[in-house]
Amino acid sequence: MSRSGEARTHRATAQDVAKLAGVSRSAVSRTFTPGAAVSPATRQKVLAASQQLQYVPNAAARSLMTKRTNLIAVVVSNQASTSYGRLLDCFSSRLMDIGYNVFLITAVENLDTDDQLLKMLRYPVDGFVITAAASLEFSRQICRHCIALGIPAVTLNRTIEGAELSSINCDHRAGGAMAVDTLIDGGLRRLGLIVGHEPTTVNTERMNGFLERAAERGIAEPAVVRARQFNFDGGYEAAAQLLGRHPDLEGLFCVNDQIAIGAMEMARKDAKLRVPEDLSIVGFDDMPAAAWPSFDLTTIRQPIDKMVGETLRVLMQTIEGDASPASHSVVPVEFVRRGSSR
Amino acid sequence: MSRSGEARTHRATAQDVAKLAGVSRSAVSRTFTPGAAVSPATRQKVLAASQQLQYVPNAAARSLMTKRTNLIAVVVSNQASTSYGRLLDCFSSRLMDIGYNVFLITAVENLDTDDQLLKMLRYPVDGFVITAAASLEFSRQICRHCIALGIPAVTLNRTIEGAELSSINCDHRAGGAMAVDTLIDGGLRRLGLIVGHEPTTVNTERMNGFLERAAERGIAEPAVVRARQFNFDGGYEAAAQLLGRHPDLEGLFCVNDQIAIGAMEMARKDAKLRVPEDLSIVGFDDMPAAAWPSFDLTTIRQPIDKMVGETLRVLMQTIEGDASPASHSVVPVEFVRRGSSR
DNA sequence: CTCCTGGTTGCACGCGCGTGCAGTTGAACG
DNA sequence: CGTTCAACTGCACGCGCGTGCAACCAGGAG
Repeated sequence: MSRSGEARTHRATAQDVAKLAGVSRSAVSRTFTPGAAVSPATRQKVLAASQQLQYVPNAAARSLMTKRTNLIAVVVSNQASTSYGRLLDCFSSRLMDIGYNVFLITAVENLDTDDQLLKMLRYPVDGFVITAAASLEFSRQICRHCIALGIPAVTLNRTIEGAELSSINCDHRAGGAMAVDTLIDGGLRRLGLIVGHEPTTVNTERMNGFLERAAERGIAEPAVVRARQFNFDGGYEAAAQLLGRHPDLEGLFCVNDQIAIGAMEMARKDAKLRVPEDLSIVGFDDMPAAAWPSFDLTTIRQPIDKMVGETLRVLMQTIEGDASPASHSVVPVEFVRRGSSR
Repeated sequence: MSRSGEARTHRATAQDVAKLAGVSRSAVSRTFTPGAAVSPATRQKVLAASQQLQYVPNAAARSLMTKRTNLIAVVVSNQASTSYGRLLDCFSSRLMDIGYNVFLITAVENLDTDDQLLKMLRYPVDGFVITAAASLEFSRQICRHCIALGIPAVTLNRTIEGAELSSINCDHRAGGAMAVDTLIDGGLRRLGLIVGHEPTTVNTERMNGFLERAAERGIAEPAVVRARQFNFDGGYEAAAQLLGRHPDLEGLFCVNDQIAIGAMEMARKDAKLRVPEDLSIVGFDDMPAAAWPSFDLTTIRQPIDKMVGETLRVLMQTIEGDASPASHSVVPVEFVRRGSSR
């Protein structure tokens, strides 16, 4: 029991352990370096002393020599709208499995200068994962930073034009096409679309996939509304607007499930429409709530696990010094038929 | 444009900047140390050279001298069940505002040995925030680690018995009491309760708050069921069990909103009950979906922002070397009346 | 016994940085 | 002009660690 008021407990160093174990500091270092040459005898002495002193190697100091921090920066959004919890979860558990730690960066609303960004990025990391949850401008700033400093970086569900970074996307276009197909196959012709307001990869690709297939199949001009927010409220508002202008709408595609559920609530509660009898709704992502009985939302499943796996595969490859040019992976999506569409 | 295939870009050091600027390395260091003595002239030279070389101070190296990493470890769960997204969001943005970075630790299912834990914790951090989202055993391990090494740590919505760590909780007991009050005030007598299966602070305190007040007000024995999971599915299953055994149930309190919504869906879709006419339901947390029209869930709001603020206040105080004994804060909760209860 | 070999060990250096201390400079003052 | 002092600068050291290198040791072959 240390007396209160004293300076904080001194964290044991390799030096301390060496002294207690009666060996050199190198021996301690080698004991904690896999593959280094230490005799079983000294190793045991070191381990015993380490345990007694509660010794934990200082990864920050180590990184000075090894040039590797085993830290991966994961960039996500500060708008709790999107369900990035699942995503982070996947990244974190998989990274910890392979010996990495997660340095979390949440997008800040308005980052005035690059200086502020640089202050946040003083910590050396081995690589960046930049997810679509972050705001567009913020993503760009981070990308610039990575490229300028030559730090391996990969973007997920976002392709930054002009930046030679590898990207991983789910097949947004195919998903949009699936959505329009199921609506048209259900005999519907008057279609609508709710999309986010930012020109992000997710928004534009899913929309274009929908519009192009619609055109191919002879649907002239689906009604398009941009939601002010990428969440339930945004969907609710946008649906009100859309249904106000097109009361005869038959089928609706929303670029994500949150928007879709917002739109469904609006359609049912306010517009007094039955889903799917009066209006079919299709979402995108397959978030947990999509399967809840009240919504039973037909949607396009984004295989988070696979996408995270692929992202880390590409990132690790880049970290391992592979100088191959940026790659652009596309992960297939899966159509999930439920009761919200005919 | 660096040629591809070359070794990775060498990250500029203070030495490089010093040479280019024609000053000593100390001058560079002082330029990036607020409050240090540097003349405006040299500062300008240093800043110019830094910009040209894309220099960013290495926080890991700095931490060796300063004994401060400006890193806070935030421990959350790997079960995406609970809505810890919002929580992380708050922590992250607030920490970044005050110059800290987030080191994310997600609870792993079965951590065999402490060695594995130690491997994850080699990175020196200034403090720990241990949230209730993590599994009980994992929390305990982390707490032991913090105490053994004298690292400042604070728990959120979880009080670890026997560990002299400060804790922050919302007022679970008061919330439970509010729930039972609104049910009884609505004229209901046959009450039920769905609680999680783990003996965590959240589960036991919310339950006890409910049961004690129920006893005070003359409700003999509310029916209690433990959900196998702390989420929608858990609530759904538990409600089936509960309503099977007590078809005449009038009021139901669930220890969180996800369980409550699961139970509501079960009651409506399968048991064909009307909410709130046949069954009143009250949740806890006030997650976004609670306000969606389909659920319109009466609940107890947990003020996330305030709790996070208080958590960081206490943690920072601990970090600043305040040797005062562990404190235990309780943040008030707020009753949110909606349509799921009479 | 000598020599050689393979396995260990310790020394010493440096990773990138902060900071105490002595030295230098310039300006203001007498 | 000489003196004083404050502002500034550079030197040198060390933070905790990995690692090349030379020294060392034990053991087997000759």
